[in-house]
Amino acid sequence: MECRDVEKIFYGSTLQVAQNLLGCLLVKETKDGKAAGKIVETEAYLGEEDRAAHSFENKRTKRTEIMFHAPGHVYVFEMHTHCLVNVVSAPAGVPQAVLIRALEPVEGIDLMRSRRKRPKDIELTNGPGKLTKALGITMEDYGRHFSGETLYIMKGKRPEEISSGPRIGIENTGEAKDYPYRFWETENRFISK
DNA sequence: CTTAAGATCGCCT
DNA sequence: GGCGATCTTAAGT
Repeated sequence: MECRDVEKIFYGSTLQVAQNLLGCLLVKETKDGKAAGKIVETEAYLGEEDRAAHSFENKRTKRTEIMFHAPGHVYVFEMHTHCLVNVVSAPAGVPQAVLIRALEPVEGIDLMRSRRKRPKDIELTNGPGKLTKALGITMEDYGRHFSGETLYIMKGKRPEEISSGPRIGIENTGEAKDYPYRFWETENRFISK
């Protein structure tokens, strides 16, 4: 059994954590079974100085509260009937997080198919709202830690090559829309765009 | 293949 | 009351 050394993933700057997470395994267990995927795409959201972040200017609300907690906590929020999942990535008091945007299915693929009801496997987890549905991640997971019993991250092999570029879907955030805070495993088929 | 629009609801002002 | 860190479907090329 290899040493997991999971905590190391969550430490370092948020931009480092976003890259540390690539290649790691995201696992969710429910009564229906276990589903897991390799993280292949992430986005960093820096709090205070990042207009695209919910926690811009350290805004502390019911929704962003968990981002002020220790690294490795689970930040889930809903938009348009979809859940999006983030990893809290900065020391307590500094509200930053990393959005998980895409996975490569690894385990429980039949379970993902039944949840997603899509013809092509490529569409199971290649987007932030899609992967939460495929794994069964919901608002129930808000505030948990990624070292829990039913939702956790396992250390994996870092990709040989990592690409970066502007984030997706944040057109109305001024300068922030151009920040190269999106990271993905180069040439992986399961990235969202 | 690409583009466009509608769904639909919790959070925040 | 307005607005999304999105997804799906339908129609156009």
